[in-house]
Amino acid sequence: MRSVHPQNLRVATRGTTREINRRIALNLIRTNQPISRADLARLMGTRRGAVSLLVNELIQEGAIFEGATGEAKRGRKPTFLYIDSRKRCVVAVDIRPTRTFLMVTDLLGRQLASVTSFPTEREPKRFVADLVKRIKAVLIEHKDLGRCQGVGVVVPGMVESGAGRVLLAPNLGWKDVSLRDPMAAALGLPVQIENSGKACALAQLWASRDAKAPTNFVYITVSDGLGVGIVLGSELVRGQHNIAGEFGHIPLNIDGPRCGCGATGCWEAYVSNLATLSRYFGRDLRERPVAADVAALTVDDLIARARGGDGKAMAALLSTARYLGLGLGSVVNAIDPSHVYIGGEITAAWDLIEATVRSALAERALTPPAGATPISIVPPEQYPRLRGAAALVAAGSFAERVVA
Amino acid sequence: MRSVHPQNLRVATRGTTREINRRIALNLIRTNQPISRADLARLMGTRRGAVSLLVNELIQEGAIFEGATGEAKRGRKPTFLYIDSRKRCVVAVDIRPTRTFLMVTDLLGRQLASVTSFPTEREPKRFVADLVKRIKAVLIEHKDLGRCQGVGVVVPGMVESGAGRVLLAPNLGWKDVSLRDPMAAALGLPVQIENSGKACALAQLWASRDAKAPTNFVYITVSDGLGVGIVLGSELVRGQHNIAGEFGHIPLNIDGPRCGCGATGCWEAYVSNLATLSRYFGRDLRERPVAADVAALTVDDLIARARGGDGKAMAALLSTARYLGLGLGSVVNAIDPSHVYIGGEITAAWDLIEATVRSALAERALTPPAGATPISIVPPEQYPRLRGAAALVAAGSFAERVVA
DNA sequence: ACATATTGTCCCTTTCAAGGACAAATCCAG
DNA sequence: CTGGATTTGTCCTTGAAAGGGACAATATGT
Repeated sequence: MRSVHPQNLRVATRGTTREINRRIALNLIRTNQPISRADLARLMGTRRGAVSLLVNELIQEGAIFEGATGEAKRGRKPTFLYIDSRKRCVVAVDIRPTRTFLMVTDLLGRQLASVTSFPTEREPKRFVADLVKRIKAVLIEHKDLGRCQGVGVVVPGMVESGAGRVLLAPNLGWKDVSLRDPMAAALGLPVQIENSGKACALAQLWASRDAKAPTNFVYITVSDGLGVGIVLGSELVRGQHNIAGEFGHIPLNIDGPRCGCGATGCWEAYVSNLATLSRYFGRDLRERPVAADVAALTVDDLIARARGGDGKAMAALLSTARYLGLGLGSVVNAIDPSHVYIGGEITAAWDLIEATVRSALAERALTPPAGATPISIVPPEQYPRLRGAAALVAAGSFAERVVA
Repeated sequence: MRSVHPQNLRVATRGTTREINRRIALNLIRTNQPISRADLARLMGTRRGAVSLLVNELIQEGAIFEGATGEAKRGRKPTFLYIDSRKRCVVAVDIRPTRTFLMVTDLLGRQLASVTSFPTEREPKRFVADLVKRIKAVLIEHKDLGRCQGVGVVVPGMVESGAGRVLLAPNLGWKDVSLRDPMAAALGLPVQIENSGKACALAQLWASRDAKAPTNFVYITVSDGLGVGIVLGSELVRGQHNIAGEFGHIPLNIDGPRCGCGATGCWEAYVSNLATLSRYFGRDLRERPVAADVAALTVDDLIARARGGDGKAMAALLSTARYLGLGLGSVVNAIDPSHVYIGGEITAAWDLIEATVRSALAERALTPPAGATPISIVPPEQYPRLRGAAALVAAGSFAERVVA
């Protein structure tokens, strides 16, 4: 018999055309809703007839629904189409070293109820039990929001995508922790776990309601750690072991300070919240003991002090800004994205640090245009990490697959 | 009027299915030739009838041709199909700081004539005139190899893909040099210019005759500079300004030595051939004057001396190996490829340096599997850079496009 | 009231894969 | 040497889905 090795090759079958166009239609409705069949046809550059067939199929499945009739300057009024996110919700979880945050969203990641939080239990087994209990409570409390479609969890660390295990989360002190399966079993719901940088990038990709949004970008979260999500061609780069994007641990200086990951001089060790605060206090806060008042100071407090005229606070922020820019240079040189998004506490001080970040970036970028790569801030009020967690669940329903 | 912003969205039309399958068929013929229609159908998991239509279309266009009839254990003998590379050739050019290399290949990048070389003229205008003259001479000399389909040129620097200009090639001393258009005009042939790392990655992608070849990998060329080509999902990552992959200029130590790019402590400054030789001589060879016998020593010579028992040569190589591994750690953490290819003079010493490279990589890789990412050497005898240059021309004819 | 514009549906055509029938070519067993 | 088995390549029919246009329904402006 001949060796038939089918590779990853997906030959186009009779249904392929339809499949492609259904995905395109669904995603256009998602990003442009409310939208009429006729507008959708214009957007797709195809016939209204063809679109009607696709749309009716999607309605049949319950993916979308017909809503109000819209207004038109003249002619028959259009019937608007919407993604059907009624009576369905998602629970988003953001695990961080000290506190864990929880939010209920609709299928599109829009916040449906206020964010709650509780202290993070560091012992994995107890943590899972605690989290499950709280998710159940939230779902009972918000029964009106409809059936829960799934739980999305973001973690400050590396996640094995197959088994949903946390491979390594230095800031949590977790190594090889099984999260997804115990949670899914206890909740009876699908659970998705992902690294925070990747999840935020996914949410950003999803948030793009307009078609001119970047399809090649990098999302950087600066918090207790530093996470990076890379999106190329509207697709999240995962890599062989789902750890692509770990720019947080490429060095600024291999002879630099030790990092939680075990290596030395990692970018993260220069720009994490703890690094910024350590700089302010003039000592390494990872070394115990730390006085209570020192341990209690957050980056938000530091920014407030800087704004209040505290020169040392300002200096600490600008120092972090410089390192942030230098590291950004590496990201820009390596990936050459069309846009960079930055999230995290420090973005609250963006007006104070932007110039420093940009000049440091320009210092290391290889060409002036690369140095001028646009940077956008995602403010903490938008809960980017929780939106990322929600996107993990939602993504499944809309994921575009690449063909050929 | 409604805002119609067509994005990059490619709606599947009636012809899309065919287009996808034609591409798949052509690429399967390329990677599996010689192959019969029936085998192709089995490989594609489709009917022989459908394949026949595709194949006949491809024959009509002259992309492939029917060759000898093959052998079969029983039944009717198959007629083999081949990529039509007869009577067509490609000129591949590898520009390097001291010499420029030239090779004639067929459409599949297979060497058709011996490699020639000549000193690189550093003044761009004179260089182009010289190169064009030599290409013309080669084409006249090898008239028997058929019509030239195009010229592929690899450059140790950044290339602007739209206009085919060299944005910056520190090692050549070129900045904003227009290469493609003057060459194309003078030769009357299509000319493709690309960065060496990207071209080598492309060639590697192409070389994969078997279906199990990696589709997510990184190609690293270590020579006068350090170039990196990233391939994700069988597609070369170019980035917004076609400078993605410039890992050569991410820092090992921002307080390190100045690099040709203007920044400090770049990986390239630690592992380029010049860096290795500088280490051997204990002085920075970029600083003039350099004695003739010192300037004449190549990395190949250095390797020979190391093998001959020269401890200083060995130490210089191992030092480079260590830095190579440390930088590889950054690449692996950032991209998480399933495979790494390394090309360049230093690969001739791979048996001497592999252990050092691997241990340095493991030191910085975030997880043991990432640290154990398989590494393959592409030996200089295969002329990876020239194969890359040839691939630039060939790629146009076979390029798979991503749909949806 | 009538021309014009817009939306959504319906029907016919065209493209191409799915599926099967079939002739040609070849080997093997008797 | 002949008939059965097997494989290849071609041909024809069927079915899915886009292309294209006609048309009724609906709304606006003169």
